[in-house]
Amino acid sequence: MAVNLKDVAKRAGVSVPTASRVLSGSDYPVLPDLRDRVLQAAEELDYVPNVQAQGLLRGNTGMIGVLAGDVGDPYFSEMINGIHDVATRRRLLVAICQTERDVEQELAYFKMLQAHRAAVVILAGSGLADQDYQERLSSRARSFLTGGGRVVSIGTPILEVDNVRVDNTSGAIDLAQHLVDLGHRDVGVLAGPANVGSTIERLAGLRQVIEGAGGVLRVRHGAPTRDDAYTGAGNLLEQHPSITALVGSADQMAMGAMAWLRDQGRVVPADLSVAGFNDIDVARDLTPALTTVRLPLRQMGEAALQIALEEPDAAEQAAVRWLGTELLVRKSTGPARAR
Amino acid sequence: MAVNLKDVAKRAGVSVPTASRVLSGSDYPVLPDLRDRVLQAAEELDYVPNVQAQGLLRGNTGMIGVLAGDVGDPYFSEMINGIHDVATRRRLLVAICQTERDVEQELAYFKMLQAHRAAVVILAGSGLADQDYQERLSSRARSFLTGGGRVVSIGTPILEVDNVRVDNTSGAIDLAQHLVDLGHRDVGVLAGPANVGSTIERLAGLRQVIEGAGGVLRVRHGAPTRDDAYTGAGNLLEQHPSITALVGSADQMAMGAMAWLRDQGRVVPADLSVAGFNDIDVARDLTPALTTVRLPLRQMGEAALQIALEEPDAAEQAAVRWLGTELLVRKSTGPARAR
DNA sequence: TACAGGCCAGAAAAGGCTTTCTCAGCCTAG
DNA sequence: CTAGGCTGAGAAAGCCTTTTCTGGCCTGTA
Repeated sequence: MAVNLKDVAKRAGVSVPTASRVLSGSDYPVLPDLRDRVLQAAEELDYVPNVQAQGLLRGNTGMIGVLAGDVGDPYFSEMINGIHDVATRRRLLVAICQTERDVEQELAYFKMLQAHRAAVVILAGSGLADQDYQERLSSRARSFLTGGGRVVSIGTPILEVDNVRVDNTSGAIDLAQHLVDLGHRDVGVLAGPANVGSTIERLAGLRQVIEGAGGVLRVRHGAPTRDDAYTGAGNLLEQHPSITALVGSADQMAMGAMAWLRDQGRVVPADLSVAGFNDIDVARDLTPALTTVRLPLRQMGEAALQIALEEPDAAEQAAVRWLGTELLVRKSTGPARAR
Repeated sequence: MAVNLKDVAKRAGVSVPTASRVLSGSDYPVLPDLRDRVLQAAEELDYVPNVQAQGLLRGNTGMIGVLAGDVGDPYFSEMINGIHDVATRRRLLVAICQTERDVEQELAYFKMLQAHRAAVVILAGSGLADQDYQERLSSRARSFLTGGGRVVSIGTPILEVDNVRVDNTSGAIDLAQHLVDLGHRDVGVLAGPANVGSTIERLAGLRQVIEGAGGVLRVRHGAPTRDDAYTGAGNLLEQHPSITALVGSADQMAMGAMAWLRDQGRVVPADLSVAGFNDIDVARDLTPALTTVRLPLRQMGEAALQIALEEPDAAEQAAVRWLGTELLVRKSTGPARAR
């Protein structure tokens, strides 16, 4: 059906190895005459090499695999954009797998990428703070590394795996300090699932400062989505009308909160302050523009792939690259209203 | 390095074919005794099958390839989400390629997917209205189809290729009629590149109605990004202060326009109306909420993959699935201010 | 008892490519 | 003029699986 190397060789009147040497960019010498004939034959027949066959020999196909929780979540999609930017520059194929933040799915997809003999797997996944999960993931990663692959995790550090990290806690501290400075002492948090690493770190940072200032933190866990936070904001404020500031553990949750407040006729930040995390693209275009802790999501993706493509550290030390956060004070936070 | 079938067979004390029959889900009979031993050996050794080798025999690896212009553009990313939803349900691997709206890159990536023996290629790409481009793409598609692959294009119809379409023109007509009804006769358009099919169709629809009502359409082509439209809105309004409504040929461009207007202290929709196309997720959360022509982007992605996974039409007729648009009137459009 | 026919394990082939390995032919140097 | 050394083409082996193909053993029947 498809044209193969044998067809090309036959048409060019040479042997298969000769054709291979010309077309695969080998440095084995081939006389210009034959070389031209091969090139021409390949062109005429529209020869497309079979990466499977090549991969069978090379051990991998150069494919990059990415494990992401939810492709629709800006947190992941902006990291994926970063990965793509690097990949596109190098003409690499990127396979994105959506784990739906499910442990079994994440492991199954990881195994699938391994079955496809991906060269690199980037774990942009959920990063659960769960012993059993960590162990299983770690053991799968080890198996993949043994097969000659490269693994980089973003966010959650995993044993023996290169890692791109961001200091969520210190970002949260900065944000909390900003709120405290504005007089907020009763802060509601619309948080993602309680077992996700980044959420835990952010809550810890917030709690430290708010409670340190004699305030209270009221946390409501839910799905990390705009719509869930919309509902959640209502619940939280009904239960605790004294809240003066709402923080989303991700920007889209802050957006949900703002939407709910708007629908209730409450004015941000005059009535309530709102802030988020991540600084997704649209945060600046909201009204009021969202105060948020910026994470360099794109760069995190870029860095992950770059690390993966570098020579592995000879010392067998897992590399860790820290990236910083930055508090962006915009228009959605203001002085706490007097109670 | 990696564990292969031979290792499993040896450990289980059986031949390679027997191990294969157990592990690959063949219906060839294997005695329960041996079957168990194979299963156990595979488990113990953490055997991960080699999809390359399988693909070499089967002809493809079941991978789905997607050609998208820009992964960061919500237009593409929401379609990709739809594709992922279907793919995740069926446990398929999805490789996303970013063509950067470049013809050569698109073709190169298409060829690469072909080299990887993808089972399906979805062209969510640029859809240029260019004779030469169409022919080259068509010929590559034909080559891929010959090799037993499936191709579906979204938006641009391509000869002999299944297609998911949306009636951009009628959507544009609806929007234009809405603007005309509000009294707008001088409409500025922040449009994407002039050679992109969807842009052409949208402009045609707008022009038909606006000019039909005795109005004028002032088009400014540029990059289909928020930032370019921000600049573009300034240019357009400086040159034509008489404009009473701005339309972005995609929502993010309308967002750019709104941002510029806000920065200039102009009020939407009192001073100027703004509208967009696509209805990306955040359109509803802008202030004012964006009037837009909704495209079922997710569904388009879903439909594309579903078509690709169905049995090909025996009649060799390229299937075409039309999806509808819907005008969503929100808060960003209002009566034209008197001049 | 003998033979046809199932059942199922294993040997062999195939799939497309790359990489030794072999060796023919030619050039150069002694 | 011959031996040794290059150059480079092609034969063969190998990568990992799956799918015939072969054939031994056993059952059932004549």
